Amino acid sequence: MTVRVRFAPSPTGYLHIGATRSGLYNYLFAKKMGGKFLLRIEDTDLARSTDESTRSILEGLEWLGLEYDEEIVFQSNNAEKHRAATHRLLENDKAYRDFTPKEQTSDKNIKQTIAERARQNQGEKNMRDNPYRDLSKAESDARAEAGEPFAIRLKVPEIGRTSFEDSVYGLQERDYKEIEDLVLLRSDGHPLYNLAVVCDDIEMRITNVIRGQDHLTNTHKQILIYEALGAEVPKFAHLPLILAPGGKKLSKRIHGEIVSMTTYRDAGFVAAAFRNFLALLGWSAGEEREIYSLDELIEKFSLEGVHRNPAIFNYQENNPRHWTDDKALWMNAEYIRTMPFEELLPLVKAELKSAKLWRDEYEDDDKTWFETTIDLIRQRFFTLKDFSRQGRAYFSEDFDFDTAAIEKNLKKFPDLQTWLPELAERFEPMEDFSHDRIEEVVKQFTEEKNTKLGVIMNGARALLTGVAVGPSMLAVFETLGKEKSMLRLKSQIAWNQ
RNA sequence: GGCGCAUUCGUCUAGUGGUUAGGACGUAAGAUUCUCAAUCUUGAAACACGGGUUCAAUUCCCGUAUGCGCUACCA
Repeated sequence: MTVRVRFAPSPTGYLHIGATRSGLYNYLFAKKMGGKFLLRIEDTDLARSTDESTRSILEGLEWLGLEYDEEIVFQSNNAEKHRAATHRLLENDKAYRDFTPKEQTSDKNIKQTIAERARQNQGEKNMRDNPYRDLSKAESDARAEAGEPFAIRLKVPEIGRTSFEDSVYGLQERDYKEIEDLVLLRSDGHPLYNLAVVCDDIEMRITNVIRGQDHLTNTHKQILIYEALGAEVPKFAHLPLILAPGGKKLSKRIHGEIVSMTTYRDAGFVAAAFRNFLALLGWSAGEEREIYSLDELIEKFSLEGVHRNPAIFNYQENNPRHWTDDKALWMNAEYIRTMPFEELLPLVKAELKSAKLWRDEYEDDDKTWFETTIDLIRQRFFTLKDFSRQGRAYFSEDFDFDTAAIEKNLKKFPDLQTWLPELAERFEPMEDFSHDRIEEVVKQFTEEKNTKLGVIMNGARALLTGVAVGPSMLAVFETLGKEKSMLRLKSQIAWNQ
């Protein structure tokens, strides 16, 4: 049988990194097994679902290269089928109408309310004590006919247990007496989550359900629905959650943009790097290795390699250098400096374009210069943004000077204010402005001034690139060329800041 | 409260009934006589706790603690 899996996010807000990782694992598993990766948008919570969120989910998947097979399924389109399934269960006495008036609950403190109610029950509650559970069919029909509102609940059997073998967590069992007669259809006819999920998974012929661990206990209820419906139960695999530092839940309200996929795309992450990082957060191939291409991930992936303990997404608030997980940052830098050049170029081009630094000559007359320069500066960049920020001086005359760099490398040596323009004059007559020739000139100049090479080089770096770190200055002079080098060495702009 | 799941360096993780408990990120120190967040070298850093079982437990069992999840006419 062909493996069919699905990624089923709710479009309530942006695409969360935890959800994204579930999507990734579903994708890897599908490809590994030669199966299909389907997408279902669970938009049954009309109040919270937005089209914008659906778009961000699609964009996120596209960015990561997780292409889905077949048409997207929108769960809200299937409500009629969910209702039909419920009424079938009602006919077969697998469900019953509950005429208990609906309780008004505010979303606000719902968790506490539930916990409080449970505490009062002391866990002794009989889950089968609903007075309408054994109402005669005649009376139930009559009351419904009379227009009395009702919810429809699953009639969980009195004795027995559900049991399934989770591909990650192993054997799971639960006694029926611990499972309430869950509501399938609200009194307003709205199908509820557990019902909708099961119906859709049956209809989509899902063979493996791979999702977050927060659904591990829901699975028992869903199995009951599968059985009541007489459908085959798929194989389940639950994934450990991704938590915030301190082991708390990673949520938008508390942790903000850090949990959103768009943050990483917009911050200049290379999709392949982030995908690689995400794959390793909760799974390992059991080898001492960090970098995997998408094909390699597919080849190595297995549900057995998924961990059971939650992973912490480690970052430091208010620390720009560690604004997100260090390993993600490192991996991005690693990709930028080692990925195939022809794969990097389009990404750099897009970044320069959005920063209005792109010129078409970079693909034409200045192609060689452009590629040499990118290769030179990518060695110490962390994100694609660095090409337009730290690297701005390579593409524009309009760049800023870093204050610390100016203080430390320029103003600390006042002589440089006359020396550097003087050095520019030494460049003037040079016919061959290449690495070795420049070195000769600069070295001789340094000796004449009886100073250290570092003073000249660091000062020149601050003036030519605006920052204190970067490639070897000889390479910078060469790549910027004689004219620009001279111009910037003579410029007094930085001195006047 | 009940039920469930988990627990190896700060973080991601490898691993085993007898190991100097391995790697990566981060971090510290040194090198690179032009910088550095690059590169190279070196270092510090972990089996949650308490009982068992065993010649031997980080590894198996039980308990405790801690964290997380579920316990909705939310998803």
